[in-house]
Amino acid sequence: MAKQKIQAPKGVSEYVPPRSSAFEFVRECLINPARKAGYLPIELPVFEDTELFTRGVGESTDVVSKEMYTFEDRGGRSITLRPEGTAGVMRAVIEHGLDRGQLPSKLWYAGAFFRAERPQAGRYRQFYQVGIEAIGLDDPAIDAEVIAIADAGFKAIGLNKYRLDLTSLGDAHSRAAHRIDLVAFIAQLDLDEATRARAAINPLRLFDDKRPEIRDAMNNAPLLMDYLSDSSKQHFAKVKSYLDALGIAYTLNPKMVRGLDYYTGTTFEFVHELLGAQSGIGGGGRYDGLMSELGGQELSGIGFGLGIDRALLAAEAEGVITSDSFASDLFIIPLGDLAKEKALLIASELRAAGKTIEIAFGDRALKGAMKGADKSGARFVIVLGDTEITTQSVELKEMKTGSTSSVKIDSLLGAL
RNA sequence: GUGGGCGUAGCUCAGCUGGUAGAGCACUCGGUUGUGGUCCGAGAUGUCGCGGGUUCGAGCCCCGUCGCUCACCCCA
Repeated sequence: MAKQKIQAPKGVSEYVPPRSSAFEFVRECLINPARKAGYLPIELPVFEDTELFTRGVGESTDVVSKEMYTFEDRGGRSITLRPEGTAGVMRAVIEHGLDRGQLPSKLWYAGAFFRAERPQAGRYRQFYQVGIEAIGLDDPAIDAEVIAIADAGFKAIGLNKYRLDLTSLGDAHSRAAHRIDLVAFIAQLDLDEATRARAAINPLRLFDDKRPEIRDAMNNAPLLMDYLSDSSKQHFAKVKSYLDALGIAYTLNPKMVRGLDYYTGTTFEFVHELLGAQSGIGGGGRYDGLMSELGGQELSGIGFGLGIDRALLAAEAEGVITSDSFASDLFIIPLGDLAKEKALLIASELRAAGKTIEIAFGDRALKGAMKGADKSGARFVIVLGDTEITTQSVELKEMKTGSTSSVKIDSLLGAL
């Protein structure tokens, strides 16, 4: 073959047939519940002014401090490939005055995100997310609805083996008070230097440590949940009761840590059982200070980001995606030039009626064309030759059973 | 950024203590006239990741390099 083959950049996820169909299916499953809840699409650039993320996501987060693809454009501006979606949506909402009309502003997006990390199972440098944001309303009912939308997406895919972790991070005052006590608690632990450095950046991180000795040590650490203000507690209690009413099961996880600084109040994460180390298939929460931090009004919002790549991995691990759901309805095998013309015509009419039709072009032997039809997984096959054209009638063969029936070309649509 | 595993046909891999490469799947054609999935036959495909070294001789040994992969960190 050729000389030097050029490969895809390190750590990117690519989807080629046949798996790309499954990817598309998962993506649509995750978007649809948002559409049905009245969320509207928003298409944003994949690169933004770097400052959007340093300010919005938080300088101290790993995402900003070491995982961003940042470069200078030709005008000397610092540009960053978006590492997450919420900050960009807030920027656009402020810039286009979407916060001036009726609230909440409800938006969904789907697309690629970028993080310069070491790749791993379920972790890519370019990955895909579906996200929604509901801006300008702090009713606990919308918190529950946002969670229900995410859950409906995973259910639509057919996923079962996942759980929902739920907590409340409270307001700024609650967090400040808790942080003082937590830092004091950590100070009296016997920790190695690296761990201490991590704790200095974000003490909550220690709750997430995978080492058993650290987990044990953190068992007696003060929990943020115990520092919540009355209003935060009430809000959270309502979120839980709405979820109960919806029959959405959740696990209270007061030790949950989120990687982005802007989260406040209700915070959640969907975790799949069958995935490897990167088992979070989606997460989100409320963000009270983000809009104003980015120069907008003091509006609260809530949203989520769901990992399409990981949801697909989870679906494959559960074996819930069946490939025949992507197959064509009918496969037409034309014999001869006139038949090709006729096949084109029949196909375009049936396609206009919503059917998926493939035609075997290329003058292959009938046997080969039949094989092609078989491989494609198409439900039905017809052979179109001179006889069929003169009689206006075809043998409609159902591939799964092998049975055939005589059908007029005009009534093919009804027979499919 | 740190550690482990692995790089052989399109794919999954085999290749024993070094003797210049194989299987299965997939693909193409055929097993007489226009109907697939099974079976049988035939065929095509590799600078064994790349570079250097040891050796009469290396896919197998040594060094380097690149890539992939899993895990840590962190997260979707």
